[in-house]
Amino acid sequence: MPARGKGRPRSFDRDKALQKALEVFWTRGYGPATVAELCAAIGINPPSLYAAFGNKDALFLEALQHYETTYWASPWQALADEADLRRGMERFLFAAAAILSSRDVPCGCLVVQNSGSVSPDSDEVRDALRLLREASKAAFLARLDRACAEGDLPPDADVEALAATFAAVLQGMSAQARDGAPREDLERIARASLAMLPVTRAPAPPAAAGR
Amino acid sequence: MPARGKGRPRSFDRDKALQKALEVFWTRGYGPATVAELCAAIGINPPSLYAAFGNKDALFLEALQHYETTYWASPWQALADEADLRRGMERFLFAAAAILSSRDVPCGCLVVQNSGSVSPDSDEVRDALRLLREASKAAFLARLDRACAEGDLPPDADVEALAATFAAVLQGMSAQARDGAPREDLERIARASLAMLPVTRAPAPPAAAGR
DNA sequence: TGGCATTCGTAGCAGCCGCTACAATAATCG
DNA sequence: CGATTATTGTAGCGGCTGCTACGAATGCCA
Repeated sequence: MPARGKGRPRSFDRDKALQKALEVFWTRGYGPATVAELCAAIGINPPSLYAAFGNKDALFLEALQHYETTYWASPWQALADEADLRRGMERFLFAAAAILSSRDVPCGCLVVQNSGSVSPDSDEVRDALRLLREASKAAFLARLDRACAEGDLPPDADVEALAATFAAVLQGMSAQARDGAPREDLERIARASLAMLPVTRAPAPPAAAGR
Repeated sequence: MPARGKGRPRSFDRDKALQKALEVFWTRGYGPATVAELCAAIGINPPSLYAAFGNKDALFLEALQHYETTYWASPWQALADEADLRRGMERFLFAAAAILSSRDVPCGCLVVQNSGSVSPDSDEVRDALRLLREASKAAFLARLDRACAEGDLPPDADVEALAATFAAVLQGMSAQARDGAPREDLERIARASLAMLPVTRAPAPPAAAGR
């Protein structure tokens, strides 16, 4: 695989092109985005796009992976690394609120928002999106399971239900961000949802419960 | 407006046609659904469809209204009528779980699922969907406000945040239903989310606060 | 019975879709 | 220098999109 091949060199930066394509898919949606729009945004012609990325589906899948690693890998990692469950969840959800409502970038989540925009017969793209959505639930579940084992949650907590619910909250935050909700609103959703976490029976700080 | 006009009578039932169109939009999504598909499902030709409904947008908007009144009007009304907040919320969310995961009907919510499938330049359809989504949040807010006044919630509860969060949970339930989550999973989400509601401070069983 | 009003099926419009054939261009190789 | 190899822009393919012109069919009303 020669880094510098023999033929005529490519006249555009493939990574920047991928970034541009991501922006188009993000703002317009997978379905509504057209190859012509993608080409215009990148500044190339259709044959160059197809030579570099294959076809529209493959380009979207590559943009999708770029999206995940660029925007979400770090928050998920931080959730896994944080020792305290509640602090970790709060930080993750606040980071999500920032991403979903950023003004530097289209609002809402590429993965959540395109669940409806992709025609039910293009299996590959649909499956890729579904798998990413299920991965979110699995990541929450893993973290909650650990919290259960470490005493951050009571041992009988329904961690699967909690994981599914936080995944639902995340999806809802994406939808409301797309509808124009500002970052503060998303943060209030994040904070409110944290109240779902059941408290561990206190080891017994001598019963002075009064506020 | 004569119920029995003068010209040749219509050869199909307009209401049944609307129901069929709703099913197509529901399963395929607004964007991916084509006029040809709609015609095939109804059993008519394009000119009949355009004569009866106007165009694709108008047909969708009418199907949307039919959807809301048929499936959601009653649960929302029940939420408003139920005296006890928690019982009302639980019943509403369980009803939602049943609708969203029903096997008689496509999974997921027409309003939530089509947020991404409609091209950003067809303003009318997009606005109609957004307004319905915001109406959900407003309905939750109204019910929570009332609960606050009636003592079902503490007076300092952040009802706006709670309303937005329940709306988010509902949107997430729709997404997960579309991804194949069974009714039981959605019900566990519903139950888990109810834990967000803050408990009212007990009216004062003389200060024996220690649990 | 003969208008008249409305809907019907056939057939096809212009326009956009994803995608590609083709020849010219620009680089590395011997 | 050719020869080779890859990318470029032009131009356009077949197919599907939402939508409609048209004349035949079918009902009410006078």
